[in-house]
Amino acid sequence: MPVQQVAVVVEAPQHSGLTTPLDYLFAQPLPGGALVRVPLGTREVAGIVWSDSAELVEIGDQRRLKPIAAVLDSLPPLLPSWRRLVEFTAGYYQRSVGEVALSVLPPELRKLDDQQLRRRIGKIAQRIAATPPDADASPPPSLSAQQQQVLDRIAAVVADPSAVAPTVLLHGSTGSGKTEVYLRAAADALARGQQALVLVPEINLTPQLESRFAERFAGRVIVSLHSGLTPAQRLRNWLAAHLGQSDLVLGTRLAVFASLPRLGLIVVDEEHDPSYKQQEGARYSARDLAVYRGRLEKIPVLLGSATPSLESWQRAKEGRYLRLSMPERIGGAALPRVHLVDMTQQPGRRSGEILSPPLLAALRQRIARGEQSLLFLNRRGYAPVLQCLECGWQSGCPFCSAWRVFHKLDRTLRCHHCGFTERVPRACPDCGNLDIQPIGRGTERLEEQLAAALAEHDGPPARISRIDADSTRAQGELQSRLGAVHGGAVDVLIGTQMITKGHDFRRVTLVAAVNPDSGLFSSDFRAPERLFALLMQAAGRAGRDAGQAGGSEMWVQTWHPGHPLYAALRSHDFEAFAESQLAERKSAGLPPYAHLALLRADARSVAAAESFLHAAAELAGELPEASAVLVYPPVPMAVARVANVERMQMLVESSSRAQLQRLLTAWLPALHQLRRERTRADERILRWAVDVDPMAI
DNA sequence: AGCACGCCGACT
DNA sequence: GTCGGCGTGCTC
Repeated sequence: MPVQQVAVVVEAPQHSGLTTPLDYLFAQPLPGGALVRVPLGTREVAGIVWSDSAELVEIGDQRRLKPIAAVLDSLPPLLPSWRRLVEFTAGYYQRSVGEVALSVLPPELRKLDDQQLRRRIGKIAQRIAATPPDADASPPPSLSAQQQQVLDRIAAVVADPSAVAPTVLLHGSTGSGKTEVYLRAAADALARGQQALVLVPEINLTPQLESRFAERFAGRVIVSLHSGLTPAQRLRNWLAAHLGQSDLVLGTRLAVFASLPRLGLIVVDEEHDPSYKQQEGARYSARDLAVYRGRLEKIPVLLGSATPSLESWQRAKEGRYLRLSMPERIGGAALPRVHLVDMTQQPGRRSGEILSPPLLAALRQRIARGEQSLLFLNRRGYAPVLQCLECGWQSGCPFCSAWRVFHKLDRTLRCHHCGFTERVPRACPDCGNLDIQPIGRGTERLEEQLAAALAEHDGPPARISRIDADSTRAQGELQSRLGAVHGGAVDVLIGTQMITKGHDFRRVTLVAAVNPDSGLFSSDFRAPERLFALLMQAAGRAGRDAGQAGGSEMWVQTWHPGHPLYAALRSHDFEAFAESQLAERKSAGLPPYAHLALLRADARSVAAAESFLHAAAELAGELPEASAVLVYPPVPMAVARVANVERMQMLVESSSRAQLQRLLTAWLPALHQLRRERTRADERILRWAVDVDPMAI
């Protein structure tokens, strides 16, 4: 009897060397994209049929192929466009197709058998049938002139049959109403009978976006996709999208892989945000993949930001993206006035005072007026390091090349890299001296000092709240603290990055960056871009209510008040900042003018990691594909040792993306081989990985 | 990555 | 004599 030979991609790590689809036998033809279970060695694993057409195999010609164990045919096959997206991702980020394909599906899908899956699918249909067809959708607000203009332009390009589907870079000030543009663009897609996918950088931002969409699209099915969902929720939401039953999918970077049979629009909110880059496994950029997916499916992609990434900005300048701007805030509200506080001129800085007198005075004034303020300090804990005044001992981590941070509230020293935590020693562990002192400042210390400073004056006590990873660890704590701010129960909110993103604080009229200078002189070439985006975003938290916007202010405490970055911030001039950064990037040969990849190596010893990278560089040199590619010498990572593992990295650069890709493709098999040899020679290479388009070098 | 196969030490 | 240590190598 003739049997079908079917190519199947399986879940197997890069490491395994199983990079191509495996062949199995099955009695009938199977459609490409079908979910199957197949034997692999002694185990049975999930796989996806990758061949579009199966070939007939003669009995004598069946080699020793094994049969497919089970077909989960209650699941409609994954579409060719989805498979092409996965294939591109695997190729571009240098991982196996099977690893990418299976890792972006809900984990639950790999476990269930066909009957269980059939039951889940049935339940979803029921749920959706049970949702009321049309509750009262809130009427959309009227559009500002610039919103209308932007939407008209998008509609015109989408409607033009001769034009390719556009990638739109929506450059809109904070408070200019980008979300409303997303809502309208999504409404258009829905009206065409299509699905819309909306990506946000952080899980924290999905609830408020979801409620905004739910309010507008009452009666429509909206689901979210992110790693914070329970396995069952994630499967349910994924299935609703895959089956075409949900109209809107909101999610974090992993949602870019959602299976959407009627996809008509992708929105990437805050497209510059580094969180879109996956930092392990296949290190993909969800923003870049969204753009690729848009081209693939011939649908528009909307990239929105007040501070676009320089990559996107450059592409827009080249005309590859359509750039649309919304410089005005809704209701004509003013952007906050930016005050720079010259810290070199402030008293008390040697005694560890975090807040300068003028900033304190401004805070008191806001409190007296019943307005809210927001203090941003990107360092949690009390102080980043403890020091002995006698012998100079500092609170280093025994396992990492990093300080352990002093957390005063629970009297601990904590390593933020490996998690190693100890009680704060009573005396210096080296010399026994009792005088050990916190150096530097974190959010806990800021909270303490602010409370003390505000208590000195009469009047009602100020209500201070702190939002950072420590204060919001407990389930629901973040939402309840945010709720307190929105409800007016807080006068001053102190926080890390967490508070600068997205949240729509209507009553905040003052935002202050307490100590942002570290971003000015970092060795990371993207640090200024990140700092500028962060400060613009933070400034955007102030004066969102047009009625109060006139008096809203952004304060920056700096030891470098003359720095051009702050000058650009002061005039809210992203374009000027972007141009100066692009000029620097161009002369330094950095992205977007060059394309980068990092080869990282982790080992027990520096020598092992370094010699692995040296050997790798030598191998690259022997390849003809390396001609237009520059391989730099290995260097330790910024934090060289984490949990007793030494981390080295080597930069690979080319002016041509294609050349870089060709080298990586030719190089990686040799690296697998090299690792095997090294392991035998007991140099104990633990891991290596390639990061294409790295965020930091 | 799993998982088995394989070839050397301390136990019923 | 075997139970099991984890080094080495394969998975259609």
